[in-house]
Formats: sequence, C-alpha cells, structure tokens
Amino acid sequence: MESETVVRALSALAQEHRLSLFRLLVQAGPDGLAAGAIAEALGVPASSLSFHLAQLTNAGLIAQRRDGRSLIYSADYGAMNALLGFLMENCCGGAMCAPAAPCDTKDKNERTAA
Amino acid sequence: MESETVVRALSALAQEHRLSLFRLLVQAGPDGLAAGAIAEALGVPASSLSFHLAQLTNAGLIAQRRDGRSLIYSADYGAMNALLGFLMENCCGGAMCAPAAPCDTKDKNERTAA
DNA sequence: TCCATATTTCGATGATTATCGAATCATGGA
DNA sequence: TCCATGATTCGATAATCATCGAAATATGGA
Repeated sequence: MESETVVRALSALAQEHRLSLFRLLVQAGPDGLAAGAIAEALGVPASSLSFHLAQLTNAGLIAQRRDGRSLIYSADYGAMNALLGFLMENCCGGAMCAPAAPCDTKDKNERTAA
Repeated sequence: MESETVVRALSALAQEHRLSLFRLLVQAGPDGLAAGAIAEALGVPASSLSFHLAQLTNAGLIAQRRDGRSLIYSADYGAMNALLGFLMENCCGGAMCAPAAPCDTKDKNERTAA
C-alpha cells in the first residue's frame, strides 16, 4: 500500500461528516445504504453529501452501485483493513505485534480486488 | 472515544510528513526518538518538524519526554488502538467482527491513561 | 414523450493548513 | 555567568478544503 493512498484515505476520514458517514456504512454492512438515506440520517444537504461521498469513493474506502434510481454506497472492508495494517506495520520493531484485521472481508463483500 | 478526538487524530495522520513521522515512531518502539534524529531521518527543517510534532502531540498520538537537551517523542499505542477500534465499532452490524488491537499496549508503554 | 425522483456537478465564498527562515526559549557545561 | 546546542514559536504566504443553492444529469413510470 502506497503512502499517498493512505494519506488520501486518512484525509477522507478526517472530517466529522465523512467520519460519521463511513461509520454508518461500516455498521450498515455489505448491503450498504442509498445516498438519500444517508443524507437523511446525517442531516446534510444533498450536494454536500455528494461531495463527501465522492471523497470517500476517491479514497477507495467505499464502493458505489446502482439500484434503480438510487445509488447505494457501502464500506470497503478490505481497504480499511489494509489501512489499519499499514499504520501499525513493523510496530515496535516487529516485536509483540499482529496484523490488524478487525473485520472478516471475504463474506459477501468481494466487489473490489483489494 | 469522542468523534472530535478521532477527527483530530485522523487529521494529524493525514499528511505525508506526519504519517511518515508517526510510522517511524511506531517502528521505533516505546524508547522513541529525539526531535533532531527525526528531522534528520525525514529530511524536514526543524521548524516544520516541530509544527508536525505539535500536531501529533495535540492529537494524543505521540508522547513527549525530556532527556537532557533533547526532547524524545514516542508513539502512544493505546491511543492508536482506541482509534482503530472506534473506526470499526459495530462493524457489519456486530456480526463477524473483533476489536482491533494490533499492538500489545501494556508492556513498557504506560505513560498515558488511555 | 413528458414528468417526477434521485443524485451529482458547478461556482462562489470563507476557513483552515503547510511551509520555512528568523527570532526566541531551555538546558547543560566551562 | 556565558556560550553552544537542541528545539519551539512567530509571522507571512500560498494552497487546499467545506459549504450549499442553483443548475444539470440519469433513471423509471405514465
């Protein structure tokens, strides 16, 4: 994982609305949520939300798919796990450390080739 | 953990120099590194580095201690683990998830009451 | 085709951020 | 006390970011 990618991902998460948004999707699971539902849940104007969704998508943290008129967004657990792993790489010089993989990524979430 | 704290921590990490700096300290372990050694390792002017160190300290991600004329900085593993845990809280609606604690925090690193 | 709904793009504005040299502060030794 | 060293603060500048209404785009149904 490249450090530029990681910076983009961290920048994406380093904002109140996007952090709430990402956590909402993490908790929603692989089924995800429609943009409208997210806007309502967060109380953010549609155009603002769209901006934030684009940031997270561009950072590779969430995925988009269409369902009729709605666009459904869902968290990319693989990307997230890669991010956490990068941050703790070679933790403490290699001693007493393990890879961070808090969420099983292989179930129904194989959209991306993370 | 408050979301404002998390945003501050993520903002602190969302910058090339600070990300490198934090990872350097993570890999250096609890002994940490002096500001001067960090500046040399990263090739950043002292005043710039000082700015970045202040950001990470303010975010609670690193700790500072004095050793003679040098200020030694070290990663706060407890804060980091709390951050990772927050991001993945209630992952997938509670199913197939575990707390993220990639690094054992109880060894020689009990400076902070994380 | 025409309309309603779902969402994104555009454009302007205000706010926050990174940078680095010069000046300042703190510590330890002579 | 005086000096050298390690590190931070100050100040100015350039760049990036968040916000939101209005306009534009895409989809599905009548």
